[in-house]
Amino acid sequence: MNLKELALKLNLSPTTVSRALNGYPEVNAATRERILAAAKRHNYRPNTRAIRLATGRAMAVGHVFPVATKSEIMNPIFADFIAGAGEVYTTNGYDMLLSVVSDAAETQSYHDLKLRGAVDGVIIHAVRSSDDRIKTLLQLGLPFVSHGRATSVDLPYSWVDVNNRRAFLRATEFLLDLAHQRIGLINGKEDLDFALRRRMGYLEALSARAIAQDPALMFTGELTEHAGYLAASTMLALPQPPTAFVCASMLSGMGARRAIEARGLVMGRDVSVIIFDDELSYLRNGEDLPIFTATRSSVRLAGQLAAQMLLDLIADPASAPQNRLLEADLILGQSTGPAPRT
Amino acid sequence: MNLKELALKLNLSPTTVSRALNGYPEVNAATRERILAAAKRHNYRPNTRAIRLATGRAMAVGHVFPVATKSEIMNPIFADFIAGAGEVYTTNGYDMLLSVVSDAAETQSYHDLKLRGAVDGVIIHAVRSSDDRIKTLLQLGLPFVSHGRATSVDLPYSWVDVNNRRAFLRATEFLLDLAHQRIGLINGKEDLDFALRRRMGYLEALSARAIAQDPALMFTGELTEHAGYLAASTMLALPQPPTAFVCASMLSGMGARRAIEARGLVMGRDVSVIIFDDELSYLRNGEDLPIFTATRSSVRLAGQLAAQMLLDLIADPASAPQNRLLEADLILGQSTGPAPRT
DNA sequence: CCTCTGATTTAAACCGCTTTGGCCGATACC
DNA sequence: GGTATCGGCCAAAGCGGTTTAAATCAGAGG
Repeated sequence: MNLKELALKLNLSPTTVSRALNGYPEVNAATRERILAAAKRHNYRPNTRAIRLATGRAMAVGHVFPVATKSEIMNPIFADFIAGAGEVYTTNGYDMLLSVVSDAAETQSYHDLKLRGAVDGVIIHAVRSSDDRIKTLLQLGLPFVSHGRATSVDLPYSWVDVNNRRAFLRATEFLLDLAHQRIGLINGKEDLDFALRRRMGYLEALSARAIAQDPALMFTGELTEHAGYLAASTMLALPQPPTAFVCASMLSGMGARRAIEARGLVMGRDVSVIIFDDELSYLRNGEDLPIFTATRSSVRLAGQLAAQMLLDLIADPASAPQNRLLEADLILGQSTGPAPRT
Repeated sequence: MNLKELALKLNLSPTTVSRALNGYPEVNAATRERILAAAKRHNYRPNTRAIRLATGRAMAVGHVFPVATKSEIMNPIFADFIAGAGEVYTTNGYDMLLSVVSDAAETQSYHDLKLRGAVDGVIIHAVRSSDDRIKTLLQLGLPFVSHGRATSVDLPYSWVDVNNRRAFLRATEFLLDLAHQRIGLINGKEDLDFALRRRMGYLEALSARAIAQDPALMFTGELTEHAGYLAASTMLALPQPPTAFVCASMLSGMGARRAIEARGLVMGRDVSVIIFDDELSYLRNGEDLPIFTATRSSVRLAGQLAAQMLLDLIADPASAPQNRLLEADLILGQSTGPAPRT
């Protein structure tokens, strides 16, 4: 059942039927009723492909996920971010297009999406401190929102980000207030911007208390349980081991906990741990009471905000870039306590 | 730059240019060369929207992810499955459309995708034992591949699945061979088909050795660390605690491990653990040596296979349903050992 | 030299919708 | 009564490709 057939059945022109369905005013109320009823009765849905060609809009948003050819690690926050963004798209009648491309082909893939007219805008993920995607997209004139900022990119663009620096600043300060002096940092890969900012926050807190930074207490790598375990184990084996850890993810924190317990120590008593909690649906930080003390910010919410921001941008491409900096809550769990007395 | 403009520049008709670019034979070789060169030079990409309307094919595949309104849990295997499937789509020039819908609206969303002509086929996830989506899709005539089978649905359809029953059968047998007598099952939600089959395998192994099943040793719930921890803790607190666990996921296994260690026991010595390892990229079972003894099957591979199967099905909708049953490897890690002597 | 054939190329229809511009009849206004 | 206005509806022209049917051209054959 297409528009023409429906119009024929109603003894009306396709024009009028189209107008009625799209809510244009120049249709008689009675006629509109009749059309709406018929459309429902015949279960009519306008053909998406035709709408897109006719309107010139794709009614779709792209998410390009680079898959690092070497690491092959899919971003674990992916699913929840997508869930958040997807809700917004669905509500607004947009489709979500996912491209999985090798990171070498990523720039090319934006060109393609734009030239093919497959999407009206994109969201970029896993932003690096110096990310050339931003320049590429600006030049391309393809509306986009970045999940995360790029520190070394000084161009106007829209982003949604968490205040990673302040989150780790506060986390570290909190530990310092508990009299911890040696605090280990278990961070993500620091070419990624969020990780860089977290380290800045950590260092800022230390230097505010005139505590020298110790490279042996700073780890950067994948945000996996295994990496967290290794990093924490190594640090705990130091002559002067840390009495606390700041971990960049739930998984790192779980690894740290395992390392702590493997040494016969008790988390929260002998060694404190604070994690960054993205509130991933399948990795909850406890059900009722939080297990880990954590800086918490919902990645799903970030997805919703980014999606909405992008749709606004698409609706009015000339509008000024929007920004949204989310603050992470510091929530108290059972993984932190005063530094043990020596 | 569109087809007409390109044709104008070449002093050719759009028809010829279109033919040349699409590899039709009735174009002079020299002309074709000229066209291809010009297309490359002008960076021409045919407009996806127009192609779709003209050919009647969407050149897109849909993945509908139901988000349970209550649990809100995104499937953790999501990201890796998508990564696998996405590679195949990209290679074949297909787009991947993701719909995130509340599970109540899921059936409706398939209707929509079909009626709107937005996709040529779909892949369904998180299959329930009695899943009405299969019937719906068959009636709709929308090609689909199911990731997982539906036990109580007796209709012909295409699927990719792991031999969950045999995986758990083998895992349980392995533990029985190590003289474990009381083996706890930490399973996923058993309305999901894969979980049901895993329990069948577990029970089959027990009954083959004439070991009575004990409801107190069977847990079913979310595949989270927390749930795994609770389940294992509860079982370990029994008067006759299990000496081994079979866990349905890496996360459950990690929870079990925590429960074991919380009681001052050692995994692999006092209590054995086998997990099902989906080889999720961000949840590796160890880097070099596996931590957990595991039944292993790559969810990413499943994604690739399912995607390829769907594309085949779309290319020839009349073809018979295809099936692919993957066997999980049983790999030896450090989490299992002989049952402790009492 | 004319016709036929096969190789190339083209004109035009079409995919299903939106949208511009126009038409028609009725009401308002002078 | 004549005309400007307006509500309501329609014809037709796109949107940018693909595809069918037909035209053109060159060489072969008679």
